[in-house]
This record gives sequence, structure tokens and C-alpha cells, in this order.
Amino acid sequence: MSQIESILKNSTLSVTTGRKRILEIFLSSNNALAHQDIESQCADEYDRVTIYRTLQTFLEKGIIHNIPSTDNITRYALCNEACIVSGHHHDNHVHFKCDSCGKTVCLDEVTIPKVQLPKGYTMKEINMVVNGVCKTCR
Amino acid sequence: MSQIESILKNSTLSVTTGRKRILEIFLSSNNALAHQDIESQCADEYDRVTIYRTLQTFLEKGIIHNIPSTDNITRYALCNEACIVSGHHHDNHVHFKCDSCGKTVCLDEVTIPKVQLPKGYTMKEINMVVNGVCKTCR
DNA sequence: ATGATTTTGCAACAAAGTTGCATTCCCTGT
DNA sequence: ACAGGGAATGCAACTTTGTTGCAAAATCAT
Ligand SMILES: [Mn+2]
Ligand SMILES: [Mn+2]
Ligand SMILES: [Zn+2]
Ligand SMILES: [Zn+2]
Repeated sequence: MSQIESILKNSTLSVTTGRKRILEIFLSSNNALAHQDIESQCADEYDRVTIYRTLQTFLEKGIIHNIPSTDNITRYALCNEACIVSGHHHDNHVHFKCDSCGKTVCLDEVTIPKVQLPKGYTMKEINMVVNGVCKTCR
Repeated sequence: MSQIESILKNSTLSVTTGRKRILEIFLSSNNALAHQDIESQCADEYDRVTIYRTLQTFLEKGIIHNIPSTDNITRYALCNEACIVSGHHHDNHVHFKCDSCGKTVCLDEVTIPKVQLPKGYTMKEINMVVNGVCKTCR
């Protein structure tokens, strides 16, 4: 059984060609992908709606996580391990978006530092996104 | 001269009723606002396109900053001081989005902690967004 | 292999964002 | 106070993005 198939099986998802293709696109990319990025790679093979639904499914199953940004475009990246605990992701790495090449990457080795919230606030998820210039663009 | 007018004047913007109205909406709100939030408060007075253009102008002038989120909705909040330096904002406070009431707020008193990027990466802006339950919803 | 269940494609729709252009408004100088 | 030039606005048309219902197709357990 291939890596791709076991990812799907482990998440109790049926193995369909569409899901395998989208997973393959993620695995062969070294940066985060927006819906549009995926669509432009397989719009001839799969319907737009299928891509939306597949991304949604992957999110819920903890196969991918989404990365916030100020440009109104949510990007997605593979989760390293099973990272769904009681309904929400617990990724704890920093994300970086390059102002020059536009690419967004997971900085898996950079952990989000702790932060003290004011009294009364409960923390479920935390996201940190850094903008700047990446190492290939400088 | 009113507070609202001086904000516009200080940013070398002409004082129009639309800009004053949108500023007023921000000033009277205690949470961050999405385009849609503003539109629903003044759609009868001003065109959708004007709101888009006004938010864009305010952003560029450093009157408001935008807050990233994973739900594909950018929200905006007033900047505390002039926070535009060489073309980019330098807000350094944490943002909080409540999963219960959906409101996003600036935690002005919580400073984003420093983080060490890998070699070769240059930091321009940094954003931190925490999800959870706010003090009024718990 | 068969049938129940899930996934997909299609169509239709709704919402969000963009652009060009004519009109209106604001500001400056007189 | 007024006129003229430049900036902002409204409107229309359009593109892009996201959603929903339903019938056809694919997947999976038996
Ligand atoms: Mn990541
Ligand atoms: Mn803020
Ligand atoms: Zn780059
Ligand atoms: Zn709340």
C-alpha cells in the first residue's frame, strides 16, 4: 500500500482517485497551497467543487492544516503527524510568507512561543505568521 | 476639528463624508470589523466599491491594520498610533478570535514574543492570532 | 458480484472582489 | 465667496470565489 493510500486509510477515508491526486500535489510541493493552486494543477481532471470538498475533508481529518494570512487567501499544508485532538488542530510551528516570491512555508523547526493571555481568555489554537523575505529570495 | 477629521488630515487624506462615516464605525466598535460588517452598517449610504476603496486607503495610510484569520475573512481594526514605517505596519500585539461569539479583538496589552527565524530569513511583519473563548463568553 | 453508502460532476446560485468611466465632491488659490 | 483642477464616489459590468441540491458514478463491505 502506498504512502498516499495509507494516509487516507488511517483517516478512515475511502480511497478515490481525486483524493489521491490532491494528496500527491501536496506531497510534491514544498510550500503551502491555496485552493487556486490546486485547481490550476488538476482542473481538467477534477471539478472545482470536488476540490473544495476534498480540502474540507482533509482539514477535518487532520491531514492538512490551514494557514492564516492577511491577503484573504487561506493556504493549506500537510500536517506532520496526526494533529487533531478533540476537534481542533494543535500545530505549533511558525509560518512564513515571503513578500518577494509569495510562497508560504511551514517552519517546522520554529516553535510558537508561549504567550500569556489576559484573565478570562481561554486558548484553543494559536497561529503565528511572519512576513518578510525568504532565504531563496534574499 | 473633530478627532475623526484630524485622523484623516494627519494622513493627508481629504475629508469626505464616506471616510468619516467608516472611521466612526470603527471608533464605535470594540472589535475588529470585516468588510461585510461595515457594509451592513452603511450600505444604504455608501456603495460597496467605496467601502472597498476606503479600507484599502486606510490600510495604506496606517489608519487601520488587518488581522489574519483561518476563515478567509480579513478583519480590520484601528491602529493605535501611526504605525506605518517604510511601507509596512509594525503592530506588535496579539489578536484573539472567540470561537463562541466570533468576535476578534486586539489584545493591545499582550505583546508578540520574539521568535528566532532560521538563517537566511528576514522578518518584516509578525502576526499572532489566538483562537479560544473570550472573557465574556466563558 | 451485489447492494448500501459515499463521492463526484454538473448546474444553478450567491457572495466577494475588481475595473472603467462619468459624475460629484473636496480643496486650493484667487 | 467662487472657480477650476484633482480626487473620490457611484454605477454598471464583470470576474473570481464559494455553496447547495441532486443525479450519476465510484467505492467498499458483505
Ligand atoms: Mn504549517
Ligand atoms: Mn490589532
Ligand atoms: Zn521568497
Ligand atoms: Zn466571545
